[in-house]
Amino acid sequence: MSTEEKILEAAEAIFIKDGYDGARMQDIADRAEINKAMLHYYFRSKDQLFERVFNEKAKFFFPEIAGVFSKDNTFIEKMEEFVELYIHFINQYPFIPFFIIRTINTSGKESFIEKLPFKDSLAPPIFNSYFQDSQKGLVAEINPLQFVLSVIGMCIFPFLGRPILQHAFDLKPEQFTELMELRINELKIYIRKILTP
Amino acid sequence: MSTEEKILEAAEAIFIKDGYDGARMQDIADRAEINKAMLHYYFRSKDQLFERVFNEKAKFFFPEIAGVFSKDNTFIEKMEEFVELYIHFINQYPFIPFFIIRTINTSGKESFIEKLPFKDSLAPPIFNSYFQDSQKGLVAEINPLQFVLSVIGMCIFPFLGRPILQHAFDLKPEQFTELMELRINELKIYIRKILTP
DNA sequence: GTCTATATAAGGATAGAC
DNA sequence: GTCTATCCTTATATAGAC
Repeated sequence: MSTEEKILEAAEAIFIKDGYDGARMQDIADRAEINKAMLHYYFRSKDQLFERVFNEKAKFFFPEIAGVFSKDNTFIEKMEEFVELYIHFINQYPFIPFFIIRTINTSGKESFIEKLPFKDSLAPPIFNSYFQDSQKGLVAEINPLQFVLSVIGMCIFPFLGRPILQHAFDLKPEQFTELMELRINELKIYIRKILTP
Repeated sequence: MSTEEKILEAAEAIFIKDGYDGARMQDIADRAEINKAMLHYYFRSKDQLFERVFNEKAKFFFPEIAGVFSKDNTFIEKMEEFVELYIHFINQYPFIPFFIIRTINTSGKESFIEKLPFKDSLAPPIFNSYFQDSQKGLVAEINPLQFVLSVIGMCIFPFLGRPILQHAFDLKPEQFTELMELRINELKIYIRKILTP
């Protein structure tokens, strides 16, 4: 394995464990079994190192989401598939929502917001899909923006509030993961109830 | 106005604007028109200053939530009231969710988690209320934990993703606030759809 | 490419005069 | 109580030898 790969792998692990802020360049270096200066030699800065790790994930995740909404099925089915895909993804890379939330809410990071594909690639097909089904009477009359915000919120929130949840219900990490796995079907039920005309 | 009050007011404003991490003691001092050393004289540390600001809000907010769930109405009505109260609250103090999320996900802050009233004061009446109505057939069979997580997520998420939202839909701050105001009724509809037997 | 050693910067905290 | 000046710590980043 090349040094660069070793760094990327170590960085991913540390970012998952500690989040962007909590992650220390020293820890990444230790885990990669190289030395701190090498991180900067290869990636120049923490920001750029993270961006590489982030982009590796984003590169295949966003197209996958886009894929869900370009399929030839109903809006309800698409949303159900979205929930499944999204929760699995966050379960694997729980640091991503934290990073996105942190970054978009930091001043001076407007360019990051603009690079996210939501506005240009994701939102249009999602809303189109809703309006098409709406005209055919296949879906209840709701506000699609409010609805999409709700679904994303339902998926993400338990990961953000995880420590409270684990404390309140004495959950081991595996139990939390299992709860999220069960959550997929629960959310599908909610979605159907909301969207069935 | 006493120096202490001036500091608390300035601190609140800065924490709202910049979040806990983004807030600078210097900025708080500038706004309070006193000097940085005074902050430490009065509150010893940034953590303790924040805790005061946070506790001032928590002190009346959590009891208010508890009040909703101790009322003598249906679970559905309680959840509707919760949504209204919660969104209004976050609209007023948008820094609170950020702070809670940040803090509970920081290692070494276990005591903060334990001090939150969710486990002991909030969760029991909420779930009791569900089970009572469930036995009477007043509410659909869902998983109350998953449901509560969903409702909180639906309320909070737009505030966390606000910059993306404002960018994607070209929203001015007043328009965002209005969208959140409209959101209250939209979420009430979702809740009814999910919970109606 | 890889290391050690050090610079740099930010920001919270404190000492000490008044 | 209030100020100025300064310290201390933490982490990122870089210089320069090998």
